[in-house]
Amino acid sequence: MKSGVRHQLAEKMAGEITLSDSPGQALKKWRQSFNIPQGLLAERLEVSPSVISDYESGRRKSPGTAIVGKIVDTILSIDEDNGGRFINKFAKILYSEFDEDVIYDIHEYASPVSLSDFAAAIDAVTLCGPTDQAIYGYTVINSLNAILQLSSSEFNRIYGWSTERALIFTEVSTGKSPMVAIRVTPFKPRCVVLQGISQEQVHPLIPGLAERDRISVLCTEMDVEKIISSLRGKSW
Amino acid sequence: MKSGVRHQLAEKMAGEITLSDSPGQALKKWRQSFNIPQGLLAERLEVSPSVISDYESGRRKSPGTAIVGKIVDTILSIDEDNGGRFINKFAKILYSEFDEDVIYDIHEYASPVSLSDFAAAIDAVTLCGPTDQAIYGYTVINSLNAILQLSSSEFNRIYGWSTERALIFTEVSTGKSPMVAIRVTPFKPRCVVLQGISQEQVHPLIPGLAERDRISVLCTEMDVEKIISSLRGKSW
DNA sequence: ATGCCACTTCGACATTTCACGAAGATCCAT
DNA sequence: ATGGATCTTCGTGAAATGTCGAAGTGGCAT
Repeated sequence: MKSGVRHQLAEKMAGEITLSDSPGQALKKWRQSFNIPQGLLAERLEVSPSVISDYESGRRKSPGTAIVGKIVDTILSIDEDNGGRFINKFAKILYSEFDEDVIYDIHEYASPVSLSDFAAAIDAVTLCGPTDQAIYGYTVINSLNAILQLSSSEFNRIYGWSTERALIFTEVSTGKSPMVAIRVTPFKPRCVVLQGISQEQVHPLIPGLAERDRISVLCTEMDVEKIISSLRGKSW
Repeated sequence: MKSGVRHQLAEKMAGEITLSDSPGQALKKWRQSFNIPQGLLAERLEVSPSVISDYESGRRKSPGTAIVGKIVDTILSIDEDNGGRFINKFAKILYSEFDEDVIYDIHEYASPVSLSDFAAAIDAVTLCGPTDQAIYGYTVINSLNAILQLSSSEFNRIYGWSTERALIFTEVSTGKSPMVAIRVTPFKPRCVVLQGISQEQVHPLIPGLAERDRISVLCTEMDVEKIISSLRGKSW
Protein backbone atom coordinates (compact mmCIF):
# COMPACT_ATOMS: atom_id res chain seq x y z
CA MET A 1 0.00 0.00 0.00
CA LYS A 2 0.83 3.57 0.04
CA SER A 3 3.11 4.42 -2.80
CA GLY A 4 0.35 6.89 -3.46
CA VAL A 5 2.47 9.35 -1.56
CA ARG A 6 5.14 9.36 -4.19
CA HIS A 7 2.62 10.26 -6.81
CA GLN A 8 0.96 12.95 -4.76
CA LEU A 9 4.26 14.43 -3.83
CA ALA A 10 5.37 14.41 -7.45
CA GLU A 11 2.19 16.19 -8.42
CA LYS A 12 2.65 18.81 -5.78
CA MET A 13 6.23 19.45 -6.89
CA ALA A 14 5.35 19.58 -10.56
CA GLY A 15 2.43 21.87 -9.87
CA GLU A 16 4.46 24.27 -7.87
CA ILE A 17 7.24 24.37 -10.42
CA THR A 18 4.87 24.85 -13.32
CA LEU A 19 2.96 27.67 -11.71
CA SER A 20 6.00 29.46 -10.41
CA ASP A 21 6.96 32.52 -12.34
CA SER A 22 10.48 31.35 -12.09
CA PRO A 23 10.34 27.61 -12.56
CA GLY A 24 14.09 27.42 -12.23
CA GLN A 25 14.06 28.66 -8.67
CA ALA A 26 11.30 26.29 -7.74
CA LEU A 27 13.20 23.43 -9.27
CA LYS A 28 16.22 24.40 -7.24
CA LYS A 29 14.23 24.65 -4.07
CA TRP A 30 13.01 21.08 -4.44
CA ARG A 31 16.38 19.67 -5.37
CA GLN A 32 17.86 21.34 -2.34
CA SER A 33 15.14 20.24 -0.01
CA PHE A 34 15.98 16.68 -1.00
CA ASN A 35 19.62 17.45 -0.42
CA ILE A 36 20.71 16.40 -3.86
CA PRO A 37 23.70 18.03 -5.58
CA GLN A 38 23.28 19.21 -9.16
CA GLY A 39 25.96 16.80 -10.27
CA LEU A 40 24.17 13.72 -9.03
CA LEU A 41 20.88 14.83 -10.48
CA ALA A 42 22.57 15.46 -13.81
CA GLU A 43 24.24 12.07 -13.73
CA ARG A 44 20.98 10.26 -13.11
CA LEU A 45 19.27 12.22 -15.82
CA GLU A 46 22.18 11.47 -18.11
CA VAL A 47 22.77 15.08 -18.95
CA SER A 48 25.69 17.33 -18.19
CA PRO A 49 25.62 19.33 -14.95
CA SER A 50 25.44 22.61 -16.77
CA VAL A 51 22.03 21.65 -18.02
CA ILE A 52 20.69 21.61 -14.48
CA SER A 53 22.33 24.88 -13.74
CA ASP A 54 20.89 26.43 -16.87
CA TYR A 55 17.41 25.44 -15.77
CA GLU A 56 17.83 26.60 -12.22
CA SER A 57 19.38 29.87 -13.20
CA GLY A 58 16.43 30.55 -15.44
CA ARG A 59 18.16 30.61 -18.79
CA ARG A 60 15.29 28.42 -19.95
CA LYS A 61 12.30 30.50 -18.89
CA SER A 62 9.59 27.98 -19.61
CA PRO A 63 10.87 24.41 -19.49
CA GLY A 64 8.61 21.83 -21.08
CA THR A 65 6.42 19.47 -19.12
CA ALA A 66 8.63 16.59 -20.24
CA ILE A 67 11.82 17.67 -18.47
CA VAL A 68 9.99 19.01 -15.45
CA GLY A 69 8.42 15.60 -15.10
CA LYS A 70 11.71 13.82 -15.61
CA ILE A 71 13.49 15.97 -13.06
CA VAL A 72 10.79 15.55 -10.44
CA ASP A 73 10.77 11.82 -10.99
CA THR A 74 14.53 11.60 -10.77
CA ILE A 75 14.66 13.57 -7.55
CA LEU A 76 12.15 11.19 -6.07
CA SER A 77 13.98 8.13 -7.36
CA ILE A 78 17.27 9.26 -5.90
CA ASP A 79 15.61 9.69 -2.55
CA GLU A 80 14.02 6.27 -2.81
CA ASP A 81 17.42 4.73 -3.44
CA ASN A 82 18.59 6.36 -0.23
CA GLY A 83 15.76 4.83 1.73
CA GLY A 84 13.19 7.50 1.00
CA ARG A 85 14.09 9.73 3.92
CA PHE A 86 12.64 12.90 2.47
CA ILE A 87 9.68 11.26 0.82
CA ASN A 88 8.71 9.87 4.18
CA LYS A 89 9.13 13.24 5.78
CA PHE A 90 6.71 14.72 3.25
CA ALA A 91 4.40 11.73 3.57
CA LYS A 92 3.71 12.69 7.15
CA ILE A 93 2.47 15.99 5.89
CA LEU A 94 0.32 14.52 3.16
CA TYR A 95 -1.41 11.71 4.93
CA SER A 96 -3.19 12.00 8.19
CA GLU A 97 -3.33 8.90 10.31
CA PHE A 98 -6.56 7.38 9.20
CA ASP A 99 -5.88 7.57 5.52
CA GLU A 100 -3.61 4.57 5.77
CA ASP A 101 -6.17 2.33 7.35
CA VAL A 102 -9.09 3.42 5.30
CA ILE A 103 -7.87 4.37 1.87
CA TYR A 104 -5.58 1.77 0.39
CA ASP A 105 -5.11 3.61 -2.85
CA ILE A 106 -6.54 6.62 -4.56
CA HIS A 107 -5.77 7.65 -8.08
CA GLU A 108 -6.91 9.99 -10.84
CA TYR A 109 -6.51 9.38 -14.53
CA ALA A 110 -5.71 12.27 -16.82
CA SER A 111 -7.99 10.85 -19.48
CA PRO A 112 -11.19 8.82 -19.34
CA VAL A 113 -11.03 5.06 -18.89
CA SER A 114 -13.88 2.91 -20.09
CA LEU A 115 -15.62 0.81 -17.49
CA SER A 116 -15.20 -2.34 -19.51
CA ASP A 117 -11.43 -1.91 -19.73
CA PHE A 118 -11.41 -1.21 -16.04
CA ALA A 119 -13.43 -4.31 -15.24
CA ALA A 120 -11.15 -6.44 -17.37
CA ALA A 121 -8.07 -5.16 -15.56
CA ILE A 122 -9.35 -6.31 -12.21
CA ASP A 123 -11.05 -9.44 -13.46
CA ALA A 124 -14.49 -8.26 -12.45
CA VAL A 125 -17.98 -9.39 -13.45
CA THR A 126 -20.71 -6.86 -14.03
CA LEU A 127 -23.66 -7.29 -11.68
CA CYS A 128 -25.78 -4.44 -12.89
CA GLY A 129 -25.65 -1.13 -14.68
CA PRO A 130 -24.11 -0.07 -18.01
CA THR A 131 -20.43 -0.65 -18.87
CA ASP A 132 -20.18 1.78 -21.72
CA GLN A 133 -19.41 4.63 -19.37
CA ALA A 134 -16.08 6.15 -18.48
CA ILE A 135 -14.37 6.91 -15.20
CA TYR A 136 -11.61 9.30 -14.24
CA GLY A 137 -10.15 7.58 -11.22
CA TYR A 138 -10.62 5.02 -8.52
CA THR A 139 -10.38 4.59 -4.76
CA VAL A 140 -9.64 1.36 -2.94
CA ILE A 141 -11.35 1.40 0.46
CA ASN A 142 -11.12 -0.90 3.43
CA SER A 143 -14.84 -1.39 4.01
CA LEU A 144 -14.67 -2.23 7.65
CA ASN A 145 -12.36 0.57 8.69
CA ALA A 146 -14.21 3.07 6.56
CA ILE A 147 -17.37 2.45 8.50
CA LEU A 148 -15.63 2.31 11.85
CA GLN A 149 -13.42 5.33 11.45
CA LEU A 150 -14.85 7.79 9.00
CA SER A 151 -17.20 10.47 10.22
CA SER A 152 -19.85 11.55 7.81
CA SER A 153 -18.01 14.71 6.90
CA GLU A 154 -14.85 12.77 6.28
CA PHE A 155 -16.58 10.30 4.04
CA ASN A 156 -16.23 12.64 1.09
CA ARG A 157 -12.51 12.14 1.12
CA ILE A 158 -12.84 8.85 -0.61
CA TYR A 159 -13.92 10.65 -3.74
CA GLY A 160 -10.58 12.25 -4.47
CA TRP A 161 -10.82 14.68 -7.34
CA SER A 162 -13.79 13.43 -9.19
CA THR A 163 -16.94 11.52 -8.45
CA GLU A 164 -16.66 10.04 -11.94
CA ARG A 165 -14.81 7.14 -10.45
CA ALA A 166 -14.93 3.59 -9.20
CA LEU A 167 -15.07 2.89 -5.48
CA ILE A 168 -13.55 -0.45 -4.70
CA PHE A 169 -14.68 -1.81 -1.33
CA THR A 170 -12.44 -4.59 -0.08
CA GLU A 171 -13.32 -7.72 1.83
CA VAL A 172 -17.04 -7.17 1.80
CA SER A 173 -19.33 -9.91 3.07
CA THR A 174 -22.48 -9.21 1.07
CA GLY A 175 -21.85 -5.67 -0.14
CA LYS A 176 -24.91 -4.28 1.52
CA SER A 177 -23.31 -1.81 3.93
CA PRO A 178 -21.19 -0.05 1.31
CA MET A 179 -24.24 0.40 -0.90
CA VAL A 180 -26.28 1.72 1.97
CA ALA A 181 -23.53 4.15 2.89
CA ILE A 182 -23.52 5.49 -0.65
CA ARG A 183 -27.30 5.64 -0.75
CA VAL A 184 -27.42 8.06 2.19
CA THR A 185 -24.52 10.16 1.04
CA PRO A 186 -24.78 13.16 -1.29
CA PHE A 187 -22.00 12.25 -3.73
CA LYS A 188 -22.36 9.23 -5.96
CA PRO A 189 -19.62 7.33 -7.79
CA ARG A 190 -20.06 6.02 -11.33
CA CYS A 191 -19.27 2.52 -10.24
CA VAL A 192 -18.87 0.36 -7.15
CA VAL A 193 -16.63 -2.69 -7.07
CA LEU A 194 -17.23 -5.30 -4.39
CA GLN A 195 -14.00 -7.15 -3.72
CA GLY A 196 -13.71 -10.55 -2.08
CA ILE A 197 -17.01 -12.12 -2.96
CA SER A 198 -18.45 -14.08 -5.83
CA GLN A 199 -21.43 -13.05 -7.88
CA GLU A 200 -23.71 -15.44 -5.95
CA GLN A 201 -22.85 -14.13 -2.51
CA VAL A 202 -23.93 -10.58 -3.32
CA HIS A 203 -26.89 -9.35 -1.32
CA PRO A 204 -30.14 -9.40 -3.36
CA LEU A 205 -31.00 -5.81 -2.44
CA ILE A 206 -27.97 -4.43 -4.22
CA PRO A 207 -29.25 -4.08 -7.78
CA GLY A 208 -32.18 -2.07 -6.48
CA LEU A 209 -30.02 0.26 -4.44
CA ALA A 210 -27.62 0.71 -7.31
CA GLU A 211 -30.28 1.53 -9.83
CA ARG A 212 -31.65 4.42 -7.79
CA ASP A 213 -28.35 6.25 -8.06
CA ARG A 214 -27.55 4.91 -11.52
CA ILE A 215 -24.42 3.19 -10.33
CA SER A 216 -22.83 0.22 -12.05
CA VAL A 217 -21.83 -2.58 -9.69
CA LEU A 218 -19.01 -5.02 -10.35
CA CYS A 219 -17.58 -7.79 -8.24
CA THR A 220 -14.19 -9.44 -8.23
CA GLU A 221 -12.31 -12.01 -6.22
CA MET A 222 -8.86 -10.81 -7.26
CA ASP A 223 -6.89 -9.96 -4.14
CA VAL A 224 -6.35 -6.40 -3.02
CA GLU A 225 -2.61 -6.16 -3.57
CA LYS A 226 -3.02 -7.50 -7.06
CA ILE A 227 -5.81 -5.07 -7.87
CA ILE A 228 -3.71 -2.15 -6.76
CA SER A 229 -0.66 -3.18 -8.70
CA SER A 230 -2.74 -3.92 -11.75
CA LEU A 231 -4.48 -0.56 -11.67
CA ARG A 232 -1.44 1.58 -10.98
CA GLY A 233 0.77 2.27 -13.90
CA LYS A 234 -1.78 1.28 -16.47
CA SER A 235 -1.69 3.32 -19.61
CA TRP A 236 -4.92 1.90 -21.09
CA MET B 1 -10.39 33.85 3.97
CA LYS B 2 -10.05 30.92 1.78
CA SER B 3 -8.97 31.86 -1.68
CA GLY B 4 -6.29 29.34 -0.86
CA VAL B 5 -8.45 26.85 -2.68
CA ARG B 6 -7.86 28.48 -6.00
CA HIS B 7 -4.17 28.17 -5.58
CA GLN B 8 -4.28 24.59 -4.40
CA LEU B 9 -6.57 23.64 -7.18
CA ALA B 10 -4.33 25.35 -9.71
CA GLU B 11 -1.37 23.47 -8.35
CA LYS B 12 -3.17 20.17 -8.56
CA MET B 13 -4.19 20.83 -12.16
CA ALA B 14 -0.75 21.99 -13.19
CA GLY B 15 0.88 19.05 -11.47
CA GLU B 16 -1.34 16.55 -13.13
CA ILE B 17 -0.88 18.09 -16.55
CA THR B 18 2.88 18.31 -16.20
CA LEU B 19 3.29 14.72 -15.07
CA SER B 20 0.92 13.27 -17.60
CA ASP B 21 2.54 11.52 -20.49
CA SER B 22 0.08 13.24 -22.68
CA PRO B 23 -0.27 16.73 -21.28
CA GLY B 24 -2.70 17.57 -24.03
CA GLN B 25 -5.26 15.07 -22.87
CA ALA B 26 -4.91 16.19 -19.30
CA LEU B 27 -5.41 19.78 -20.37
CA LYS B 28 -8.52 18.76 -22.22
CA LYS B 29 -9.87 16.85 -19.28
CA TRP B 30 -9.63 19.90 -17.06
CA ARG B 31 -11.09 22.27 -19.59
CA GLN B 32 -14.00 19.91 -20.03
CA SER B 33 -14.55 19.35 -16.35
CA PHE B 34 -14.99 23.11 -16.07
CA ASN B 35 -17.37 22.99 -19.00
CA ILE B 36 -15.47 25.55 -21.01
CA PRO B 37 -15.44 25.44 -24.83
CA GLN B 38 -12.11 25.73 -26.62
CA GLY B 39 -13.25 28.90 -28.28
CA LEU B 40 -13.88 30.75 -25.07
CA LEU B 41 -10.62 29.61 -23.58
CA ALA B 42 -8.79 30.74 -26.70
CA GLU B 43 -10.52 34.10 -26.62
CA ARG B 44 -9.57 34.74 -23.01
CA LEU B 45 -6.01 33.69 -23.70
CA GLU B 46 -5.99 35.92 -26.75
CA VAL B 47 -4.84 33.16 -29.03
CA SER B 48 -6.60 31.52 -31.93
CA PRO B 49 -8.74 28.45 -31.22
CA SER B 50 -6.49 26.20 -33.22
CA VAL B 51 -3.77 26.78 -30.66
CA ILE B 52 -5.86 25.12 -27.99
CA SER B 53 -6.70 22.28 -30.28
CA ASP B 54 -3.06 21.79 -31.17
CA TYR B 55 -2.17 21.45 -27.52
CA GLU B 56 -5.01 19.14 -26.68
CA SER B 57 -4.41 16.94 -29.67
CA GLY B 58 -0.80 16.57 -28.63
CA ARG B 59 0.89 18.19 -31.59
CA ARG B 60 3.09 19.92 -29.07
CA LYS B 61 4.28 17.06 -26.88
CA SER B 62 5.87 19.03 -24.10
CA PRO B 63 4.30 22.45 -23.64
CA GLY B 64 6.28 24.87 -21.50
CA THR B 65 5.44 25.73 -17.95
CA ALA B 66 4.44 29.21 -19.07
CA ILE B 67 1.45 28.24 -21.21
CA VAL B 68 0.38 25.46 -18.91
CA GLY B 69 0.29 28.00 -16.13
CA LYS B 70 -1.57 30.52 -18.26
CA ILE B 71 -4.15 27.98 -19.36
CA VAL B 72 -4.79 26.72 -15.85
CA ASP B 73 -5.13 30.25 -14.58
CA THR B 74 -7.49 31.19 -17.37
CA ILE B 75 -9.72 28.18 -16.79
CA LEU B 76 -9.97 29.15 -13.16
CA SER B 77 -10.65 32.79 -13.98
CA ILE B 78 -13.43 31.94 -16.37
CA ASP B 79 -15.05 29.84 -13.69
CA GLU B 80 -14.66 32.63 -11.18
CA ASP B 81 -16.42 35.01 -13.53
CA ASN B 82 -19.30 32.55 -13.63
CA GLY B 83 -19.58 32.49 -9.88
CA GLY B 84 -16.96 29.84 -9.26
CA ARG B 85 -19.31 26.90 -9.50
CA PHE B 86 -16.67 24.34 -10.30
CA ILE B 87 -14.03 25.80 -8.06
CA ASN B 88 -16.44 25.47 -5.18
CA LYS B 89 -17.21 21.93 -6.10
CA PHE B 90 -13.52 21.10 -5.94
CA ALA B 91 -13.09 23.11 -2.78
CA LYS B 92 -15.31 20.68 -0.94
CA ILE B 93 -12.90 17.96 -1.86
CA LEU B 94 -9.84 19.92 -0.85
CA TYR B 95 -10.78 21.30 2.48
CA SER B 96 -12.18 19.30 5.31
CA GLU B 97 -14.39 21.08 7.76
CA PHE B 98 -11.96 22.16 10.38
CA ASP B 99 -9.45 23.68 8.06
CA GLU B 100 -11.63 26.71 7.68
CA ASP B 101 -11.86 27.43 11.35
CA VAL B 102 -8.30 26.68 12.22
CA ILE B 103 -6.14 27.54 9.26
CA TYR B 104 -6.91 30.92 7.85
CA ASP B 105 -4.27 30.75 5.20
CA ILE B 106 -1.42 28.49 4.27
CA HIS B 107 1.08 29.19 1.57
CA GLU B 108 4.38 28.02 0.20
CA TYR B 109 6.91 30.15 -1.61
CA ALA B 110 8.86 28.68 -4.46
CA SER B 111 11.97 30.57 -3.41
CA PRO B 112 13.29 31.65 -0.02
CA VAL B 113 11.99 34.83 1.59
CA SER B 114 14.15 36.63 4.12
CA LEU B 115 12.67 37.03 7.56
CA SER B 116 13.32 40.73 7.56
CA ASP B 117 11.36 41.24 4.34
CA PHE B 118 8.63 39.12 5.79
CA ALA B 119 8.52 41.10 9.02
CA ALA B 120 8.36 44.34 7.09
CA ALA B 121 5.40 43.12 5.03
CA ILE B 122 3.31 42.49 8.12
CA ASP B 123 4.59 45.39 10.12
CA ALA B 124 6.11 43.20 12.79
CA VAL B 125 8.70 43.89 15.48
CA THR B 126 11.33 41.30 16.29
CA LEU B 127 11.15 40.08 19.88
CA CYS B 128 13.98 37.60 19.80
CA GLY B 129 16.02 35.45 17.47
CA PRO B 130 17.91 36.21 14.27
CA THR B 131 16.29 37.88 11.24
CA ASP B 132 18.90 36.96 8.69
CA GLN B 133 17.21 33.63 8.05
CA ALA B 134 14.90 32.61 5.27
CA ILE B 135 11.51 30.96 5.19
CA TYR B 136 9.65 29.02 2.52
CA GLY B 137 6.07 29.61 3.53
CA TYR B 138 3.69 30.66 6.22
CA THR B 139 0.52 29.55 7.99
CA VAL B 140 -2.03 31.82 9.60
CA ILE B 141 -3.65 30.00 12.52
CA ASN B 142 -6.60 30.84 14.71
CA SER B 143 -4.92 30.22 18.06
CA LEU B 144 -8.03 29.48 20.02
CA ASN B 145 -9.60 27.07 17.56
CA ALA B 146 -6.31 25.33 16.94
CA ILE B 147 -6.09 24.40 20.58
CA LEU B 148 -9.75 23.53 20.87
CA GLN B 149 -10.09 21.50 17.71
CA LEU B 150 -6.80 20.03 16.61
CA SER B 151 -5.76 16.65 17.92
CA SER B 152 -2.06 16.18 18.42
CA SER B 153 -1.72 14.19 15.24
CA GLU B 154 -3.56 16.83 13.28
CA PHE B 155 -1.39 19.58 14.63
CA ASN B 156 1.24 18.77 12.02
CA ARG B 157 -1.05 19.97 9.32
CA ILE B 158 -0.27 23.54 10.13
CA TYR B 159 3.20 22.99 8.76
CA GLY B 160 2.12 22.61 5.18
CA TRP B 161 5.01 21.58 3.00
CA SER B 162 7.93 22.82 4.93
CA THR B 163 8.80 23.56 8.51
CA GLU B 164 11.01 26.36 7.22
CA ARG B 165 8.13 28.71 7.68
CA ALA B 166 6.45 31.30 9.83
CA LEU B 167 3.49 30.34 11.97
CA ILE B 168 1.25 33.30 12.55
CA PHE B 169 -0.98 32.86 15.58
CA THR B 170 -3.89 35.27 15.57
CA GLU B 171 -5.52 37.05 18.47
CA VAL B 172 -3.17 35.80 21.12
CA SER B 173 -3.41 37.20 24.62
CA THR B 174 0.14 36.75 25.83
CA GLY B 175 1.49 34.27 23.30
CA LYS B 176 2.32 31.69 25.91
CA SER B 177 0.06 28.84 24.81
CA PRO B 178 1.20 28.82 21.19
CA MET B 179 4.81 28.69 22.29
CA VAL B 180 4.10 25.90 24.71
CA ALA B 181 2.30 23.94 22.03
CA ILE B 182 5.33 24.23 19.79
CA ARG B 183 7.67 23.32 22.64
CA VAL B 184 5.99 19.96 23.13
CA THR B 185 5.62 19.19 19.44
CA PRO B 186 8.27 17.46 17.33
CA PHE B 187 8.31 19.87 14.38
CA LYS B 188 9.57 23.39 14.82
CA PRO B 189 8.95 26.39 12.61
CA ARG B 190 11.67 28.91 11.80
CA CYS B 191 9.59 31.74 13.14
CA VAL B 192 6.48 32.47 15.18
CA VAL B 193 4.43 35.61 14.74
CA LEU B 194 2.12 36.67 17.53
CA GLN B 195 -0.71 38.71 16.11
CA GLY B 196 -2.88 41.10 18.06
CA ILE B 197 -0.60 42.16 20.85
CA SER B 198 2.05 44.76 21.40
CA GLN B 199 5.62 44.06 22.34
CA GLU B 200 4.94 44.90 26.00
CA GLN B 201 2.06 42.48 26.42
CA VAL B 202 4.11 39.47 25.42
CA HIS B 203 4.58 36.91 28.17
CA PRO B 204 8.06 37.11 29.74
CA LEU B 205 8.64 33.38 29.36
CA ILE B 206 8.54 33.54 25.61
CA PRO B 207 12.14 34.45 24.76
CA GLY B 208 13.31 31.50 26.85
CA LEU B 209 10.97 29.06 25.19
CA ALA B 210 11.86 30.36 21.75
CA GLU B 211 15.55 30.11 22.28
CA ARG B 212 15.44 26.43 23.14
CA ASP B 213 14.09 25.63 19.71
CA ARG B 214 16.00 28.41 17.98
CA ILE B 215 12.85 30.09 16.83
CA SER B 216 12.59 33.78 15.99
CA VAL B 217 9.56 35.48 17.47
CA LEU B 218 7.88 38.53 15.97
CA CYS B 219 4.79 40.39 17.01
CA THR B 220 2.40 42.57 15.05
CA GLU B 221 -0.84 44.42 15.59
CA MET B 222 -1.81 44.53 11.94
CA ASP B 223 -5.19 42.90 11.56
CA VAL B 224 -5.60 39.42 10.19
CA GLU B 225 -7.34 40.24 6.93
CA LYS B 226 -4.69 42.76 6.14
CA ILE B 227 -1.89 40.37 6.92
CA ILE B 228 -3.33 37.77 4.61
CA SER B 229 -3.85 40.13 1.73
CA SER B 230 -0.42 41.61 2.20
CA LEU B 231 1.28 38.21 2.22
CA ARG B 232 -0.57 36.69 -0.69
CA GLY B 233 0.55 37.74 -4.10
CA LYS B 234 3.84 39.15 -2.93
CA SER B 235 6.68 38.65 -5.32
CA TRP B 236 9.42 39.90 -2.92
C1' DA C 1 -30.36 20.62 -46.61
C1' DT C 2 -28.41 24.77 -44.94
C1' DG C 3 -25.97 26.75 -41.51
C1' DC C 4 -23.85 27.40 -37.29
C1' DC C 5 -20.95 25.96 -33.59
C1' DA C 6 -17.22 23.35 -31.73
C1' DC C 7 -13.40 21.31 -32.86
C1' DT C 8 -9.25 19.37 -35.83
C1' DT C 9 -5.53 19.39 -39.14
C1' DC C 10 -1.79 21.41 -41.33
C1' DG C 11 1.93 24.32 -43.56
C1' DA C 12 4.78 28.06 -42.38
C1' DC C 13 7.98 30.73 -39.69
C1' DA C 14 9.95 33.16 -35.75
C1' DT C 15 11.38 32.07 -31.23
C1' DT C 16 12.83 28.90 -27.60
C1' DT C 17 14.17 24.94 -25.72
C1' DC C 18 17.49 21.43 -25.01
C1' DA C 19 21.84 19.66 -24.55
C1' DC C 20 26.90 20.03 -24.89
C1' DG C 21 31.42 21.29 -23.37
C1' DA C 22 34.81 24.61 -22.15
C1' DA C 23 35.91 28.04 -19.00
C1' DG C 24 35.18 30.67 -14.89
C1' DA C 25 33.46 31.54 -9.97
C1' DT C 26 32.93 29.91 -4.93
C1' DC C 27 33.73 27.75 -1.06
C1' DC C 28 35.38 24.58 1.91
C1' DA C 29 39.05 21.64 3.79
C1' DT C 30 43.53 20.31 4.01
C1' DA D 1 47.31 28.16 -1.32
C1' DT D 2 46.47 23.96 -3.73
C1' DG D 3 42.69 20.84 -4.53
C1' DG D 4 38.39 19.28 -4.91
C1' DA D 5 33.61 19.59 -5.15
C1' DT D 6 29.76 22.32 -6.47
C1' DC D 7 27.79 25.46 -9.14
C1' DT D 8 27.49 29.34 -13.05
C1' DT D 9 28.02 31.38 -17.58
C1' DC D 10 28.00 31.20 -22.33
C1' DG D 11 28.41 30.16 -27.47
C1' DT D 12 26.52 26.87 -30.46
C1' DG D 13 23.48 23.86 -33.34
C1' DA D 14 19.64 20.75 -33.86
C1' DA D 15 15.07 20.11 -32.53
C1' DA D 16 10.76 21.57 -30.71
C1' DT D 17 7.67 25.03 -29.23
C1' DG D 18 4.40 28.79 -29.98
C1' DT D 19 1.39 31.04 -32.93
C1' DC D 20 -1.23 32.03 -37.06
C1' DG D 21 -4.69 31.45 -40.58
C1' DA D 22 -6.90 28.75 -43.96
C1' DA D 23 -9.28 24.75 -44.86
C1' DG D 24 -11.74 20.67 -43.29
C1' DT D 25 -14.80 17.46 -40.23
C1' DG D 26 -18.92 16.52 -37.58
C1' DG D 27 -22.89 17.21 -35.11
C1' DC D 28 -27.59 19.12 -34.23
C1' DA D 29 -30.87 22.61 -34.81
C1' DT D 30 -33.64 24.83 -37.87
